Amino acid sequence: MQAPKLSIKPTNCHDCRMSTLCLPLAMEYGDLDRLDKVIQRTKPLHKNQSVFYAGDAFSSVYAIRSGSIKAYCVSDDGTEQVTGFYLPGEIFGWDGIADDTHKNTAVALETTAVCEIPFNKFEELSASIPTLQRHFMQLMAREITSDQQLITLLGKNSAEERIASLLLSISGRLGRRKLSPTRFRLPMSRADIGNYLGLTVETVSRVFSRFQASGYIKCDKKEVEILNLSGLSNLVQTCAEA
Amino acid sequence: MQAPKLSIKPTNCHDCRMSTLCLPLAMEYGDLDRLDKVIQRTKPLHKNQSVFYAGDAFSSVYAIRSGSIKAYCVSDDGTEQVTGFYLPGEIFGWDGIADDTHKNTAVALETTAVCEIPFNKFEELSASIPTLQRHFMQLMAREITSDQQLITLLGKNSAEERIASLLLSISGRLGRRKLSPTRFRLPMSRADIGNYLGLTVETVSRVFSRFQASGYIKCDKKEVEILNLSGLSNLVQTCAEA
DNA sequence: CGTATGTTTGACCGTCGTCAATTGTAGTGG
DNA sequence: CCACTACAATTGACGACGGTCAAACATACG
Repeated sequence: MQAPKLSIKPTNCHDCRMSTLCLPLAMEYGDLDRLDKVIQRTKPLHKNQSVFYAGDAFSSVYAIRSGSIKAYCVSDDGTEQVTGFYLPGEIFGWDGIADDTHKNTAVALETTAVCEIPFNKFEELSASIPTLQRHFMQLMAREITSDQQLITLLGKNSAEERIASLLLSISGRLGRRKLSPTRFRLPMSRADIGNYLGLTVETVSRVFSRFQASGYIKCDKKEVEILNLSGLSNLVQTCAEA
Repeated sequence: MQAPKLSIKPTNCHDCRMSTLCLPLAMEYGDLDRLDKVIQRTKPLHKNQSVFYAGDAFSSVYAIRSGSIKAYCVSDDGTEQVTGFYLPGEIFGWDGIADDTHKNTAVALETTAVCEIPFNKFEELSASIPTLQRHFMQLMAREITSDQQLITLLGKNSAEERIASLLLSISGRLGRRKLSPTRFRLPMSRADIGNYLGLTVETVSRVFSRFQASGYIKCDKKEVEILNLSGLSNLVQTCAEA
């Protein structure tokens, strides 16, 4: 576990290495300063701590600086549904905008640092920074298209295709952050994966074993190494690549 | 509460009976006039005509005045995935915002009238009408939460639960438009339903037959009458009620 | 009227869920 | 250091739900 460096000069949007991802690229520096005043950096969450709960009033969206987040909602009968995993540089919390109430609970899968983006201040700001509004809508739209890809996956694809797809998704998202796309640690449990993909733990485990036997991956618990990326890709049919 | 009648004969946002749904409720009349200048009403589409195709440049979102729309995307290997059905008063086309390119094709399931809302003009306008921006984000967020409900449905629920859920969804959406929630005509084919819900045509057909045998519904082809609404509801577990 | 398409129903079978047992891992305290 | 517990992960056996294949029928459209 890496110790949080609280005493050093607090990070801001200027030197956040993710700013190009979670902020409009075209924004001028003057605007960035204004935005920086709005963003709140909270102290790191540790594993199993929640950012917000389903039913909470919506006030902010959140960007991940490090770590990972699981979003899930709970139905009347108490069963959970994992709706997404979020990795560094990604933004979550949109689900609360519809009626100012979060539909999901967001929980840290490991020690995780997030930036809080208060939504009312953002709204004021975006009136004077036109690109900001468009950018946020694009981020929301990205959530929509990724949800729709998941819908396709759940509706049409086999267990192997779903898991291959998840591995490739994580691989691609890490790669975009300049992290290794072939060696990484899955932050979520097999149960979370199964829940997310509409499969049972047993099936997830079996597919991992089969993938390993086929030489697609090598894995020890949560540590994964992708040995045959193109092989995995061939297993998957996506609706449209992200 | 009546707006002054303008001499223009074509329908406009003032006397559109759906304006409370697709436009901000809090908007003052002066603003509504400005918005009305932006909205474009196109001539009705007939069945199988497309509003836009996957790959088209994104320029507008669309509100349905009458009729119904099916949105779907096509994967590399040519298989379709239906991503949504849209009924009167609902808005579609958000999928293009992410990168200015539509991911879906939108096609009329029957004779359908839509309003086109050019997005760049909307963006200008929303800078001066603050509620408009919030409202649009809420509509997008609603798309997100409804997609996530579908994800739950596909991941966890049986064929019967999925179809019951779809029937209830349509029923509820029609009810909100002051249309009969118990007697309606399904605008889409069994194949579309199956595609949307991740089932085969045969399964869809069998479930309809079973529902009819159990007295939940009465249906003749696409005409459906819900006889036991609470019975259907008991079959379904939703993540969070809409 | 003929062809294409949509719908229904039946028979069979494969994938994945269920149930169960075993092993491995993490955390706690003696 | 080793029990001891709790939980995560793996593997096997079996069965059900829903997909596949096939055929019959209804409906729409040129």
